[in-house]
Amino acid sequence: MYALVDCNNFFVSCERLRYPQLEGRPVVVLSNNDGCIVALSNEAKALGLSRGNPLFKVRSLIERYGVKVLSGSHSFYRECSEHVMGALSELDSGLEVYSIDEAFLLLDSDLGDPEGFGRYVVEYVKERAGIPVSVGIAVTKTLAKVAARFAKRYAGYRGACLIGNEEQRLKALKLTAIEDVWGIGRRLSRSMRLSGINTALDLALTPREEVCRLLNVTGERTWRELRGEPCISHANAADASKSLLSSRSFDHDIRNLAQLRQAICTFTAILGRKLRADHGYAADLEVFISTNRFHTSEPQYHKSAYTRLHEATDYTPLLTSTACSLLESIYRSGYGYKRAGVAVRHIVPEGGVQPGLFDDVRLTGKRKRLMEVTDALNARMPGRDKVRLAAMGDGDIGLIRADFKANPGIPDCSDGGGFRAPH
DNA sequence: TCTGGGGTCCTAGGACCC
DNA sequence: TCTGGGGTCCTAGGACCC
Repeated sequence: MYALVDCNNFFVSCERLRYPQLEGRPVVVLSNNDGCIVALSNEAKALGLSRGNPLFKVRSLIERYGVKVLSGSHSFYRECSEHVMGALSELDSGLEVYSIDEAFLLLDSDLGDPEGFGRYVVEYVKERAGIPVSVGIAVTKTLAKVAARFAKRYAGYRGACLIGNEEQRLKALKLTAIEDVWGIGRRLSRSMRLSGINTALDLALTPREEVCRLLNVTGERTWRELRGEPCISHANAADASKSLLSSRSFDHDIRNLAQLRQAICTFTAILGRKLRADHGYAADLEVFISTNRFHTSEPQYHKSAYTRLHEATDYTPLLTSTACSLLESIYRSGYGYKRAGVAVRHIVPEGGVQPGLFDDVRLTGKRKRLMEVTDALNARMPGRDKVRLAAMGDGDIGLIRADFKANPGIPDCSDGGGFRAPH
């Protein structure tokens, strides 16, 4: 039996933890460049706002209703998440952290009162981490997700909903629209609705052959999970991530290679630091660049390049020079670039790196020490990297702007909104 | 004027090997 | 003239998730 523990409106709940005066008010949290809404309070949802809304399109609504608008503080949310997950891990119920705001617990099959346990978890997490959560419980993860939606929607569940028998399963699936099923996105739900599959129950009752025709193997897994057959296994909490990505949209189009190179070097430095923090080594590196897809009248270009490194490494200068060569191989002049990024596709664990026959051991040690010192200095000094490669420039090309910004006027909630334009 | 970022998994086509 | 078949790896791209 699985329990899904899902934090309610997570980023907003974090903000309310440090700014209690936001309680009960419509609040939205914005994406990196203050471009889109990425999290909302229930009050903001009730006004018709939703996740993904570009800010400039909903500005008048926000001003009219005095919605509080906040830039995201992801390091703070990360900390809050660690408190939640830390509390959950003490429950000793096979914790699997699924995302920053969700985790699965694996419950004993002889647990007497799963729903009661769920309600206990709701109170316990609120008490320990200050974050409100909802809990969905069922025999498969996909059904637990369905249950959690009900727990979140209807106060009558008091935070926890159990799908514990056939009758409850059928009823819950009937009340769940096909696009609300975990694993069925916009595209698949559209094609399923065209085939007359409108609810989760319709999908569960569709014959297997038909499901295989409409969906791929992951879709078939979803179908089996909805019927009560567990197929999505419980990941080990220690499983390392398989890839890392660092990318940003720029606040203006970049039209020359030199600036793009600075951005790529900055992203690569972020990746290097993440790798070292995770004790991982990059085996492959990818760089991508792309024009603004919303500017349809302008010429479009997006391209990525990929290479296997000679040796798996976490050494920023080596990663950076490789990333720059990749960038030069795909860069075309005459385009306005809006977004770029660097990714690592294969991460080798520490100890899994095969030293080359001719490696200079002393050099390897020096590099390691250099990176340790750099990371320690940058961790100690606030703001952007104080110690960095010259290739990163001053980094001021519309990147990571959230770092410079004060959060717009939180303490005063009587200002009729506190909306602050990002310009 | 202004449209996020970081992940996973799957598939298809081509290159290459025996 | 006629030109195998199966496996693996690489790469790009698409779908999904939060």
